Amino acid sequence: MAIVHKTRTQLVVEVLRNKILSGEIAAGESLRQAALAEELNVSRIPVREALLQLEAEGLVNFEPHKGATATELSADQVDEIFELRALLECELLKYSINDLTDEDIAEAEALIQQMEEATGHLDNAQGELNYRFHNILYCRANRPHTAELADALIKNSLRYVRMHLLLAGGESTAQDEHKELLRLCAEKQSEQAQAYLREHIISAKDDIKQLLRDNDL
Amino acid sequence: MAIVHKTRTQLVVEVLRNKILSGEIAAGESLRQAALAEELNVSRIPVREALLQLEAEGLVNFEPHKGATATELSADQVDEIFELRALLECELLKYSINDLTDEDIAEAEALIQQMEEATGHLDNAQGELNYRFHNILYCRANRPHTAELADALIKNSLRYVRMHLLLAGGESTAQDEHKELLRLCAEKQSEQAQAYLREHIISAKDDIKQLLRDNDL
DNA sequence: GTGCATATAATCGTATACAAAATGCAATAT
DNA sequence: ATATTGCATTTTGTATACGATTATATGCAC
Repeated sequence: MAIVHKTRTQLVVEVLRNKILSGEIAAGESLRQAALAEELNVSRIPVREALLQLEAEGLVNFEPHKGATATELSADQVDEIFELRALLECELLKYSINDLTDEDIAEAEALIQQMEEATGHLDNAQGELNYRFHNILYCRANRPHTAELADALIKNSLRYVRMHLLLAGGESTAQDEHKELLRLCAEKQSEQAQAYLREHIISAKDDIKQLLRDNDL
Repeated sequence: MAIVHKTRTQLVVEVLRNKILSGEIAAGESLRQAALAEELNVSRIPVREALLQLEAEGLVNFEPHKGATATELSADQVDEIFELRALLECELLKYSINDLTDEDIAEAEALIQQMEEATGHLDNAQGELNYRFHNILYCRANRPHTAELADALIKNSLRYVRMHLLLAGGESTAQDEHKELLRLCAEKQSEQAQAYLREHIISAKDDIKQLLRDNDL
Protein backbone atom coordinates (compact mmCIF):
# COMPACT_ATOMS: atom_id res chain seq x y z
CA MET A 1 0.00 0.00 0.00
CA ALA A 2 1.87 2.99 -1.25
CA ILE A 3 1.29 6.17 0.67
CA VAL A 4 -0.48 8.70 -1.45
CA HIS A 5 0.43 12.33 -1.40
CA LYS A 6 -2.45 14.69 -1.79
CA THR A 7 -1.63 18.18 -2.89
CA ARG A 8 -2.97 21.08 -0.92
CA THR A 9 -5.02 22.04 -3.95
CA GLN A 10 -6.80 18.69 -3.83
CA LEU A 11 -7.49 19.05 -0.14
CA VAL A 12 -8.90 22.52 -0.63
CA VAL A 13 -11.11 21.22 -3.44
CA GLU A 14 -12.53 18.56 -1.16
CA VAL A 15 -13.15 20.91 1.72
CA LEU A 16 -14.83 23.53 -0.42
CA ARG A 17 -16.88 20.99 -2.34
CA ASN A 18 -18.22 19.54 0.88
CA LYS A 19 -19.03 22.95 2.25
CA ILE A 20 -20.92 23.89 -0.88
CA LEU A 21 -22.78 20.60 -1.20
CA SER A 22 -23.71 20.56 2.48
CA GLY A 23 -24.96 24.11 2.33
CA GLU A 24 -22.37 25.43 4.77
CA ILE A 25 -21.41 27.73 1.97
CA ALA A 26 -24.67 29.11 0.62
CA ALA A 27 -25.50 29.49 -3.03
CA GLY A 28 -24.40 32.86 -4.27
CA GLU A 29 -21.95 33.39 -1.44
CA SER A 30 -18.74 35.00 -2.58
CA LEU A 31 -15.53 33.13 -1.99
CA ARG A 32 -12.71 35.46 -1.08
CA GLN A 33 -9.37 33.90 -1.85
CA ALA A 34 -7.43 35.47 1.00
CA ALA A 35 -10.05 34.56 3.57
CA LEU A 36 -10.21 30.94 2.46
CA ALA A 37 -6.43 30.75 2.34
CA GLU A 38 -6.10 31.96 5.90
CA GLU A 39 -8.92 29.75 7.14
CA LEU A 40 -7.34 26.66 5.62
CA ASN A 41 -3.76 27.63 6.40
CA VAL A 42 -2.53 27.59 2.84
CA SER A 43 -1.49 30.28 0.44
CA ARG A 44 -3.83 31.73 -2.15
CA ILE A 45 -2.37 29.69 -5.00
CA PRO A 46 -3.92 26.34 -4.06
CA VAL A 47 -7.13 28.16 -3.25
CA ARG A 48 -7.22 29.69 -6.71
CA GLU A 49 -6.53 26.35 -8.35
CA ALA A 50 -9.21 24.70 -6.26
CA LEU A 51 -11.72 27.35 -7.27
CA LEU A 52 -10.87 26.79 -10.93
CA GLN A 53 -11.41 23.09 -10.53
CA LEU A 54 -14.72 23.64 -8.78
CA GLU A 55 -15.77 25.91 -11.58
CA ALA A 56 -15.18 23.07 -14.01
CA GLU A 57 -17.43 20.95 -11.82
CA GLY A 58 -20.11 23.61 -11.99
CA LEU A 59 -20.12 24.38 -8.29
CA VAL A 60 -18.45 27.75 -8.55
CA ASN A 61 -18.56 30.75 -10.84
CA PHE A 62 -15.18 32.30 -11.40
CA GLU A 63 -15.10 35.71 -13.04
CA PRO A 64 -11.75 37.30 -13.82
CA HIS A 65 -10.96 40.22 -11.53
CA LYS A 66 -14.37 39.88 -9.92
CA GLY A 67 -13.94 36.82 -7.81
CA ALA A 68 -15.63 33.49 -7.27
CA THR A 69 -19.09 32.70 -5.96
CA ALA A 70 -20.92 29.47 -5.21
CA THR A 71 -23.26 28.88 -8.13
CA GLU A 72 -26.87 29.89 -7.77
CA LEU A 73 -29.62 27.33 -8.08
CA SER A 74 -32.35 28.54 -10.37
CA ALA A 75 -35.38 26.56 -11.44
CA ASP A 76 -34.11 26.64 -15.01
CA GLN A 77 -30.87 25.08 -13.93
CA VAL A 78 -32.70 22.34 -12.09
CA ASP A 79 -34.53 21.52 -15.28
CA GLU A 80 -31.36 21.43 -17.29
CA ILE A 81 -29.22 19.54 -14.85
CA PHE A 82 -31.75 16.84 -14.14
CA GLU A 83 -32.64 16.37 -17.77
CA LEU A 84 -28.98 16.07 -18.58
CA ARG A 85 -28.65 13.55 -15.81
CA ALA A 86 -31.53 11.55 -17.24
CA LEU A 87 -29.95 11.62 -20.66
CA LEU A 88 -26.45 10.62 -19.58
CA GLU A 89 -27.38 8.17 -16.89
CA CYS A 90 -29.76 6.28 -19.16
CA GLU A 91 -26.96 6.08 -21.67
CA LEU A 92 -24.60 4.72 -19.03
CA LEU A 93 -27.16 2.22 -17.85
CA LYS A 94 -27.71 1.06 -21.40
CA TYR A 95 -24.03 0.22 -21.79
CA SER A 96 -23.62 -1.12 -18.30
CA ILE A 97 -26.69 -3.21 -17.60
CA ASN A 98 -25.75 -6.34 -19.50
CA ASP A 99 -22.37 -6.54 -17.83
CA LEU A 100 -23.57 -6.01 -14.29
CA THR A 101 -22.44 -8.92 -12.13
CA ASP A 102 -24.34 -10.57 -9.32
CA GLU A 103 -21.90 -8.92 -6.95
CA ASP A 104 -22.77 -5.50 -8.33
CA ILE A 105 -26.45 -6.20 -7.78
CA ALA A 106 -25.80 -7.43 -4.27
CA GLU A 107 -23.76 -4.35 -3.48
CA ALA A 108 -26.52 -2.10 -4.73
CA GLU A 109 -29.02 -4.03 -2.61
CA ALA A 110 -26.86 -3.49 0.44
CA LEU A 111 -26.84 0.22 -0.24
CA ILE A 112 -30.63 0.30 -0.41
CA GLN A 113 -30.62 -1.44 2.94
CA GLN A 114 -28.31 1.17 4.40
CA MET A 115 -30.42 3.95 3.01
CA GLU A 116 -33.47 2.57 4.76
CA GLU A 117 -31.58 2.40 8.02
CA ALA A 118 -30.38 5.95 7.54
CA THR A 119 -33.88 7.33 7.07
CA GLY A 120 -34.45 10.12 9.48
CA HIS A 121 -30.84 11.03 10.05
CA LEU A 122 -30.68 14.40 8.44
CA ASP A 123 -27.01 14.45 7.66
CA ASN A 124 -25.75 14.02 4.14
CA ALA A 125 -25.15 10.30 4.47
CA GLN A 126 -28.24 9.59 2.40
CA GLY A 127 -27.09 11.72 -0.46
CA GLU A 128 -23.78 9.91 -0.36
CA LEU A 129 -25.45 6.49 -0.37
CA ASN A 130 -27.78 7.52 -3.15
CA TYR A 131 -24.78 8.67 -5.10
CA ARG A 132 -22.98 5.37 -4.66
CA PHE A 133 -26.08 3.39 -5.52
CA HIS A 134 -26.43 5.06 -8.87
CA ASN A 135 -22.75 4.78 -9.57
CA ILE A 136 -22.73 1.03 -9.08
CA LEU A 137 -25.39 0.62 -11.72
CA TYR A 138 -23.18 2.44 -14.22
CA CYS A 139 -19.85 0.97 -13.24
CA ARG A 140 -19.72 -1.53 -16.11
CA ALA A 141 -20.49 0.96 -18.83
CA ASN A 142 -16.85 1.45 -19.70
CA ARG A 143 -17.48 5.04 -20.70
CA PRO A 144 -15.09 7.05 -18.60
CA HIS A 145 -15.82 10.40 -20.13
CA THR A 146 -19.58 9.99 -19.91
CA ALA A 147 -19.27 8.73 -16.37
CA GLU A 148 -17.19 11.72 -15.42
CA LEU A 149 -19.76 14.12 -16.79
CA ALA A 150 -22.60 12.29 -15.09
CA ASP A 151 -20.61 12.28 -11.88
CA ALA A 152 -20.20 16.03 -11.96
CA LEU A 153 -23.91 16.49 -12.61
CA ILE A 154 -24.88 14.14 -9.81
CA LYS A 155 -22.61 15.95 -7.40
CA ASN A 156 -24.01 19.23 -8.53
CA SER A 157 -27.55 18.04 -7.97
CA LEU A 158 -26.71 16.68 -4.52
CA ARG A 159 -27.47 20.07 -3.06
CA TYR A 160 -31.00 19.87 -4.35
CA VAL A 161 -31.42 16.27 -3.34
CA ARG A 162 -30.36 17.16 0.16
CA MET A 163 -32.89 19.93 0.26
CA HIS A 164 -35.45 17.51 -1.09
CA LEU A 165 -34.79 15.12 1.77
CA LEU A 166 -34.89 17.92 4.30
CA LEU A 167 -38.06 19.65 3.23
CA ALA A 168 -40.13 16.82 1.93
CA GLY A 169 -39.99 13.41 3.51
CA GLY A 170 -40.01 11.88 0.10
CA GLU A 171 -37.46 9.10 0.42
CA SER A 172 -39.96 6.37 1.16
CA THR A 173 -41.21 6.40 -2.42
CA ALA A 174 -37.64 6.80 -3.67
CA GLN A 175 -36.77 3.63 -1.79
CA ASP A 176 -39.43 1.67 -3.62
CA GLU A 177 -38.28 3.13 -6.89
CA HIS A 178 -34.72 2.06 -6.19
CA LYS A 179 -35.85 -1.49 -5.52
CA GLU A 180 -37.89 -1.67 -8.69
CA LEU A 181 -35.03 -0.20 -10.70
CA LEU A 182 -32.62 -2.72 -9.28
CA ARG A 183 -35.01 -5.56 -10.07
CA LEU A 184 -35.21 -4.47 -13.70
CA CYS A 185 -31.42 -4.30 -13.81
CA ALA A 186 -31.02 -7.74 -12.30
CA GLU A 187 -33.36 -9.13 -14.95
CA LYS A 188 -31.46 -7.25 -17.67
CA GLN A 189 -34.61 -5.56 -18.89
CA SER A 190 -32.64 -2.84 -20.57
CA GLU A 191 -35.41 -0.80 -22.14
CA GLN A 192 -37.67 -0.85 -19.13
CA ALA A 193 -34.83 -0.13 -16.75
CA GLN A 194 -33.79 2.90 -18.77
CA ALA A 195 -37.34 4.21 -18.96
CA TYR A 196 -37.79 3.67 -15.25
CA LEU A 197 -34.53 5.36 -14.43
CA ARG A 198 -35.48 8.33 -16.55
CA GLU A 199 -38.81 8.58 -14.78
CA HIS A 200 -37.07 8.30 -11.41
CA ILE A 201 -34.78 11.21 -12.20
CA ILE A 202 -37.41 13.39 -13.82
CA SER A 203 -39.90 12.95 -11.01
CA ALA A 204 -37.24 13.92 -8.50
CA LYS A 205 -36.69 17.01 -10.59
CA ASP A 206 -40.38 17.88 -10.53
CA ASP A 207 -40.54 17.43 -6.78
CA ILE A 208 -37.56 19.68 -6.29
CA LYS A 209 -38.89 22.35 -8.58
CA GLN A 210 -42.14 22.31 -6.64
CA LEU A 211 -40.17 22.79 -3.44
CA LEU A 212 -38.23 25.67 -4.90
CA ARG A 213 -41.49 27.29 -5.90
CA ASP A 214 -43.09 26.75 -2.49
CA ASN A 215 -40.10 28.16 -0.67
CA ASP A 216 -40.21 31.32 -2.73
CA LEU A 217 -36.99 30.78 -4.60
CA MET B 1 -17.86 48.34 -27.31
CA ALA B 2 -16.12 47.88 -24.04
CA ILE B 3 -12.51 46.90 -24.24
CA VAL B 4 -12.03 43.55 -22.68
CA HIS B 5 -9.06 42.70 -20.54
CA LYS B 6 -7.87 39.19 -20.99
CA THR B 7 -5.84 37.66 -18.25
CA ARG B 8 -2.59 35.99 -19.13
CA THR B 9 -4.12 32.70 -18.09
CA GLN B 10 -6.85 33.12 -20.71
CA LEU B 11 -4.32 33.97 -23.37
CA VAL B 12 -2.26 30.92 -22.52
CA VAL B 13 -5.38 28.76 -22.66
CA GLU B 14 -6.13 30.00 -26.15
CA VAL B 15 -2.60 29.53 -27.43
CA LEU B 16 -2.29 26.02 -26.03
CA ARG B 17 -5.76 25.00 -27.15
CA ASN B 18 -4.98 26.07 -30.68
CA LYS B 19 -1.68 24.27 -30.66
CA ILE B 20 -3.29 21.08 -29.47
CA LEU B 21 -6.25 21.23 -31.82
CA SER B 22 -4.07 22.07 -34.80
CA GLY B 23 -1.70 19.25 -34.03
CA GLU B 24 1.27 21.50 -33.41
CA ILE B 25 1.33 19.88 -30.03
CA ALA B 26 0.95 16.18 -30.67
CA ALA B 27 -1.26 13.84 -28.69
CA GLY B 28 0.66 12.42 -25.78
CA GLU B 29 3.27 15.16 -25.81
CA SER B 30 4.26 16.28 -22.36
CA LEU B 31 3.77 19.91 -21.49
CA ARG B 32 6.55 21.22 -19.30
CA GLN B 33 5.41 24.21 -17.31
CA ALA B 34 8.72 26.03 -17.24
CA ALA B 35 9.29 25.60 -20.96
CA LEU B 36 5.83 26.88 -21.84
CA ALA B 37 6.21 29.77 -19.44
CA GLU B 38 9.46 30.86 -21.02
CA GLU B 39 8.16 30.40 -24.55
CA LEU B 40 5.11 32.53 -23.83
CA ASN B 41 6.90 35.05 -21.65
CA VAL B 42 4.79 34.53 -18.59
CA SER B 43 5.43 32.94 -15.25
CA ARG B 44 4.49 29.37 -14.47
CA ILE B 45 1.38 30.35 -12.53
CA PRO B 46 -0.80 31.29 -15.52
CA VAL B 47 0.58 28.27 -17.35
CA ARG B 48 -0.52 25.98 -14.53
CA GLU B 49 -3.95 27.55 -14.41
CA ALA B 50 -4.28 27.24 -18.16
CA LEU B 51 -3.35 23.56 -18.01
CA LEU B 52 -5.97 22.98 -15.34
CA GLN B 53 -8.59 24.64 -17.48
CA LEU B 54 -7.58 22.60 -20.50
CA GLU B 55 -7.85 19.49 -18.42
CA ALA B 56 -11.44 20.39 -17.66
CA GLU B 57 -11.96 20.69 -21.41
CA GLY B 58 -10.53 17.24 -21.90
CA LEU B 59 -7.56 18.35 -23.97
CA VAL B 60 -4.94 17.77 -21.33
CA ASN B 61 -4.19 15.20 -18.68
CA PHE B 62 -2.85 16.71 -15.51
CA GLU B 63 -1.31 14.34 -12.99
CA PRO B 64 -0.06 15.73 -9.70
CA HIS B 65 3.72 15.74 -9.47
CA LYS B 66 3.93 14.00 -12.82
CA GLY B 67 3.08 16.77 -15.21
CA ALA B 68 0.64 17.47 -17.98
CA THR B 69 0.31 15.80 -21.38
CA ALA B 70 -1.93 16.41 -24.35
CA THR B 71 -4.63 13.74 -24.22
CA GLU B 72 -4.22 10.65 -26.37
CA LEU B 73 -6.78 9.78 -28.99
CA SER B 74 -7.83 6.17 -28.81
CA ALA B 75 -10.50 4.53 -30.92
CA ASP B 76 -12.56 3.95 -27.81
CA GLN B 77 -12.48 7.62 -27.03
CA VAL B 78 -13.62 8.47 -30.53
CA ASP B 79 -16.62 6.23 -30.00
CA GLU B 80 -17.46 7.78 -26.71
CA ILE B 81 -16.92 11.39 -27.66
CA PHE B 82 -18.89 11.25 -30.87
CA GLU B 83 -21.75 9.34 -29.32
CA LEU B 84 -21.88 11.88 -26.55
CA ARG B 85 -21.89 14.60 -29.14
CA ALA B 86 -24.79 12.94 -30.94
CA LEU B 87 -26.70 12.67 -27.70
CA LEU B 88 -26.13 16.22 -26.53
CA GLU B 89 -26.35 17.96 -29.87
CA CYS B 90 -29.65 16.27 -30.74
CA GLU B 91 -30.95 17.42 -27.39
CA LEU B 92 -29.83 20.97 -28.12
CA LEU B 93 -31.33 20.90 -31.57
CA LYS B 94 -34.60 19.65 -30.14
CA TYR B 95 -34.85 22.66 -27.84
CA SER B 96 -33.48 25.11 -30.36
CA ILE B 97 -35.10 24.24 -33.68
CA ASN B 98 -38.49 25.82 -33.15
CA ASP B 99 -36.97 29.13 -32.11
CA LEU B 100 -34.46 29.39 -34.90
CA THR B 101 -34.98 32.67 -36.74
CA ASP B 102 -34.68 33.28 -40.45
CA GLU B 103 -31.50 35.19 -39.69
CA ASP B 104 -30.04 32.15 -37.96
CA ILE B 105 -30.83 30.02 -40.99
CA ALA B 106 -29.32 32.59 -43.32
CA GLU B 107 -26.19 32.79 -41.22
CA ALA B 108 -25.82 29.03 -41.29
CA GLU B 109 -26.29 29.08 -45.05
CA ALA B 110 -23.52 31.65 -45.38
CA LEU B 111 -21.22 29.40 -43.40
CA ILE B 112 -21.92 26.46 -45.71
CA GLN B 113 -21.02 28.79 -48.57
CA GLN B 114 -17.76 29.71 -46.92
CA MET B 115 -16.96 26.09 -46.26
CA GLU B 116 -17.36 25.29 -49.92
CA GLU B 117 -15.03 28.10 -50.83
CA ALA B 118 -12.50 26.92 -48.30
CA THR B 119 -12.41 23.39 -49.68
CA GLY B 120 -8.87 22.44 -50.43
CA HIS B 121 -7.20 24.90 -48.08
CA LEU B 122 -5.70 22.57 -45.55
CA ASP B 123 -5.61 24.97 -42.67
CA ASN B 124 -8.00 24.64 -39.82
CA ALA B 125 -10.42 27.21 -41.18
CA GLN B 126 -12.84 24.47 -42.15
CA GLY B 127 -12.93 23.02 -38.69
CA GLU B 128 -13.64 26.48 -37.36
CA LEU B 129 -16.46 27.04 -39.84
CA ASN B 130 -17.91 23.63 -39.15
CA TYR B 131 -17.81 24.43 -35.48
CA ARG B 132 -19.66 27.72 -35.95
CA PHE B 133 -22.22 26.12 -38.25
CA HIS B 134 -23.23 23.59 -35.64
CA ASN B 135 -23.28 26.19 -32.91
CA ILE B 136 -25.71 28.39 -34.77
CA LEU B 137 -28.20 25.57 -34.98
CA TYR B 138 -28.13 25.21 -31.21
CA CYS B 139 -28.00 28.87 -30.28
CA ARG B 140 -31.70 29.12 -29.39
CA ALA B 141 -31.78 26.09 -27.14
CA ASN B 142 -31.37 28.17 -23.99
CA ARG B 143 -29.51 25.38 -22.29
CA PRO B 144 -26.25 26.95 -21.23
CA HIS B 145 -24.87 23.99 -19.34
CA THR B 146 -25.67 21.52 -22.09
CA ALA B 147 -24.25 23.89 -24.67
CA GLU B 148 -21.05 24.23 -22.71
CA LEU B 149 -20.60 20.49 -22.51
CA ALA B 150 -21.34 20.05 -26.18
CA ASP B 151 -18.93 22.84 -26.95
CA ALA B 152 -16.12 21.13 -25.11
CA LEU B 153 -16.85 17.87 -26.91
CA ILE B 154 -16.93 19.55 -30.29
CA LYS B 155 -13.63 21.27 -29.62
CA ASN B 156 -12.18 18.02 -28.45
CA SER B 157 -13.29 16.25 -31.58
CA LEU B 158 -11.92 19.01 -33.81
CA ARG B 159 -8.57 17.26 -33.84
CA TYR B 160 -10.14 14.21 -35.38
CA VAL B 161 -12.23 16.20 -37.79
CA ARG B 162 -9.09 17.95 -38.99
CA MET B 163 -7.39 14.64 -39.54
CA HIS B 164 -10.49 13.47 -41.32
CA LEU B 165 -10.30 16.39 -43.71
CA LEU B 166 -6.59 15.89 -44.24
CA LEU B 167 -6.53 12.17 -44.88
CA ALA B 168 -9.81 11.61 -46.59
CA GLY B 169 -11.26 14.20 -48.88
CA GLY B 170 -14.64 13.55 -47.38
CA GLU B 171 -16.08 17.03 -47.06
CA SER B 172 -18.02 16.98 -50.29
CA THR B 173 -20.54 14.57 -48.80
CA ALA B 174 -20.45 16.46 -45.51
CA GLN B 175 -21.41 19.57 -47.45
CA ASP B 176 -24.51 17.90 -48.83
CA GLU B 177 -25.36 16.66 -45.39
CA HIS B 178 -25.09 20.14 -43.97
CA LYS B 179 -27.46 21.47 -46.60
CA GLU B 180 -30.01 18.76 -45.98
CA LEU B 181 -29.76 19.27 -42.25
CA LEU B 182 -30.27 22.98 -42.63
CA ARG B 183 -33.29 22.40 -44.86
CA LEU B 184 -34.89 20.19 -42.21
CA CYS B 185 -34.20 22.86 -39.61
CA ALA B 186 -35.70 25.60 -41.76
CA GLU B 187 -38.83 23.51 -42.14
CA LYS B 188 -38.90 22.80 -38.40
CA GLN B 189 -38.99 19.08 -38.97
CA SER B 190 -37.76 18.41 -35.49
CA GLU B 191 -37.75 14.63 -35.45
CA GLN B 192 -36.20 14.21 -38.85
CA ALA B 193 -33.62 16.91 -38.22
CA GLN B 194 -32.54 15.23 -35.00
CA ALA B 195 -32.30 11.83 -36.64
CA TYR B 196 -30.36 13.30 -39.53
CA LEU B 197 -28.01 15.16 -37.22
CA ARG B 198 -27.38 12.01 -35.25
CA GLU B 199 -26.61 10.13 -38.44
CA HIS B 200 -24.32 12.96 -39.58
CA ILE B 201 -22.28 12.79 -36.40
CA ILE B 202 -22.19 9.01 -36.17
CA SER B 203 -21.10 8.55 -39.74
CA ALA B 204 -18.28 11.03 -39.24
CA LYS B 205 -17.27 8.95 -36.27
CA ASP B 206 -17.22 5.76 -38.33
CA ASP B 207 -15.13 7.42 -41.01
CA ILE B 208 -12.65 8.64 -38.47
CA LYS B 209 -12.38 5.29 -36.76
CA GLN B 210 -11.70 3.70 -40.11
CA LEU B 211 -8.93 6.20 -40.69
CA LEU B 212 -7.42 5.53 -37.31
CA ARG B 213 -7.40 1.84 -38.09
CA ASP B 214 -5.86 2.32 -41.52
CA ASN B 215 -3.13 4.53 -40.14
CA ASP B 216 -2.14 1.94 -37.57
CA LEU B 217 -3.30 3.82 -34.54
C1' DG C 1 26.05 -8.35 -14.48
C1' DT C 2 21.97 -7.83 -11.25
C1' DG C 3 19.66 -5.81 -7.56
C1' DC C 4 19.23 -2.49 -4.09
C1' DA C 5 20.37 1.78 -1.61
C1' DT C 6 21.75 6.30 -1.82
C1' DA C 7 22.72 10.63 -4.08
C1' DT C 8 21.54 13.93 -7.75
C1' DA C 9 18.90 16.40 -10.92
C1' DA C 10 14.67 17.74 -13.01
C1' DT C 11 10.11 19.09 -12.35
C1' DC C 12 6.28 20.17 -9.90
C1' DG C 13 3.77 22.45 -5.81
C1' DT C 14 3.25 26.38 -2.82
C1' DA C 15 4.50 30.59 -0.16
C1' DT C 16 5.53 35.20 -0.49
C1' DA C 17 5.71 39.67 -2.69
C1' DC C 18 4.37 42.85 -5.93
C1' DA C 19 1.36 44.71 -9.86
C1' DA C 20 -3.11 45.42 -11.90
C1' DA C 21 -7.85 45.78 -11.69
C1' DA C 22 -12.30 46.60 -9.53
C1' DT C 23 -14.96 48.53 -5.85
C1' DG C 24 -16.60 51.96 -2.63
C1' DC C 25 -16.68 56.51 -1.11
C1' DA C 26 -16.15 61.23 -0.90
C1' DA C 27 -15.67 65.59 -3.06
C1' DT C 28 -17.18 68.28 -6.78
C1' DA C 29 -19.92 69.86 -10.45
C1' DT C 30 -24.37 70.06 -12.67
C1' DA D 1 -30.76 66.08 -5.21
C1' DT D 2 -28.33 63.64 -8.79
C1' DA D 3 -24.57 62.54 -11.53
C1' DT D 4 -19.59 62.38 -12.18
C1' DT D 5 -14.87 62.38 -11.26
C1' DG D 6 -10.87 61.06 -8.68
C1' DC D 7 -8.73 58.82 -4.88
C1' DA D 8 -8.20 55.11 -1.35
C1' DT D 9 -9.07 50.48 -0.31
C1' DT D 10 -9.82 45.86 -1.29
C1' DT D 11 -9.31 41.98 -4.07
C1' DT D 12 -7.57 39.63 -7.73
C1' DG D 13 -3.63 38.40 -11.09
C1' DT D 14 1.21 37.21 -11.77
C1' DA D 15 6.27 37.02 -10.94
C1' DT D 16 9.73 35.29 -8.18
C1' DA D 17 11.68 32.24 -4.73
C1' DC D 18 11.70 28.22 -2.11
C1' DG D 19 10.38 23.52 -0.75
C1' DA D 20 8.61 18.84 -1.87
C1' DT D 21 8.20 14.95 -4.84
C1' DT D 22 9.47 12.07 -8.47
C1' DA D 23 12.57 10.27 -11.81
C1' DT D 24 17.32 9.25 -12.93
C1' DA D 25 22.05 8.23 -12.20
C1' DT D 26 25.75 6.51 -9.38
C1' DG D 27 27.96 3.33 -6.35
C1' DC D 28 28.12 -0.74 -3.72
C1' DA D 29 27.21 -5.54 -2.29
C1' DC D 30 26.23 -9.93 -3.96
